[in-house]
Amino acid sequence: MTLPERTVERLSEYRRSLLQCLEEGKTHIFSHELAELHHNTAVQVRRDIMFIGYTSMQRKGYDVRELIDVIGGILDSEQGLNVAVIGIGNLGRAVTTYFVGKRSKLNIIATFDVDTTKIDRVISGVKCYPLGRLKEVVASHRISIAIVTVPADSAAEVSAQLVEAGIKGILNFTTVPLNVPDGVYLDEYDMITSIEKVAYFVKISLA
Amino acid sequence: MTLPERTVERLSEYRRSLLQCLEEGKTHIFSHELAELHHNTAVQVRRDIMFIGYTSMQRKGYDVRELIDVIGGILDSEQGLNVAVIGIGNLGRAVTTYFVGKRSKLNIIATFDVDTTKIDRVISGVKCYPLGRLKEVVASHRISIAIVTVPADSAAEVSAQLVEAGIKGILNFTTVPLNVPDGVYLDEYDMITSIEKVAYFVKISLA
DNA sequence: ATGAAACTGTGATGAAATTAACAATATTTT
DNA sequence: AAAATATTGTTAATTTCATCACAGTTTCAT
Repeated sequence: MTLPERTVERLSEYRRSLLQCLEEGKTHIFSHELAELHHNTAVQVRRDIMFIGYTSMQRKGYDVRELIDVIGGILDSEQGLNVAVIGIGNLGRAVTTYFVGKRSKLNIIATFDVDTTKIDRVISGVKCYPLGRLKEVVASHRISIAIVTVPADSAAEVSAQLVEAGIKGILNFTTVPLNVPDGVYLDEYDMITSIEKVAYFVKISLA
Repeated sequence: MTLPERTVERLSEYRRSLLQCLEEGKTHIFSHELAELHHNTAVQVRRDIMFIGYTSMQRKGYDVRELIDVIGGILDSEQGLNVAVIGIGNLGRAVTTYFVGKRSKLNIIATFDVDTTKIDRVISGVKCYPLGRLKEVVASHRISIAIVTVPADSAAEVSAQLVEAGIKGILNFTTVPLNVPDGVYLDEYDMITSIEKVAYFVKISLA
């Protein structure tokens, strides 16, 4: 039972809102409330939740804590997964810092860089290793996911090394598309594209 | 004639590959080459290009330079659009730096922050203003797009100020969804969601 | 020249995702 | 306790997006 990508994304987003609700002491939430928070429709929310087989107290809305747990059961791995950030420039630091405190089944275990002045420094509580030790550290720490925030011109090479090291999932933040073999999941995000998209829609709205 | 979002995204991506081709002296490119670079199919590429009404030299592939120009005609505004980055933490600096050198119709004109130690500093050639001067600077520099990279807890307030200042498009990188009135285009990107998605697909691939 | 090969452009088809519509159920009001 | 109201769960319809299939060109080989 493998969920559609978009549903996975929305579930992740719902969960963060739900955690927020929990902090605020809100114990139940209606589909239309969740929808409004996420710029989508109540039907969409209900369908997503139906997908994961959770059903609410009729007419009281969804139990926040229960729903968080059910989403966790879908998204999270039992034992958690270990993550590495490759490339500790501004973006790499931003990603690493974002994660700190977000209690989660995903643990950023290590960062890597080529810049020798960064080696052994600790960024947001995570130690920085030299890229040369990638394979060894990935193996010894059972790291299965890599976030790539290196400069564009070293992206391809780093990607090959990651695959070689046995990484199973890559999130690529560089501006060049990568190539990975089957069996390695790849997601790419490109800020420039996002900004150009915003610009396009602004352009046509002004026209 | 307003293009589908996905097509807009792909066009932006194609363009960057095409610019790369140009640098390498490649003057023509086949649909299947472009497809392979972007993990999609030749048909998809041809349809996207059909959408924008460009047609190639039969059997020689697309003329790289021409295609770049046609995509530019679709995506870019004649006069260019001005962009501000709000929040100069690691992520804000990363975004700003990414843009430098990318010759483009989008100009990052200003950055803003509350931290007084950052005010008047120049980051990647762009000056940092105090948030208090937002409205004034947006007006005087005709800034129409904002990239929001502030901490989650100030996101909502900043968003309101941006709308108030007359911003027409917002790219939100914070972990909280924003709310903007009709007429303001909003795109949100959430790293945590991306990573959780990668983790989900890694999880099920290992199961 | 004639036939084979390599691409593009696009109508038709299919799949995926979203939205509409509504029955079922619980709560509140009168 | 009946009627009105609010909400979910789900089937069906619709819309959006991606793929198939193939005709039409141009180039290349013979």
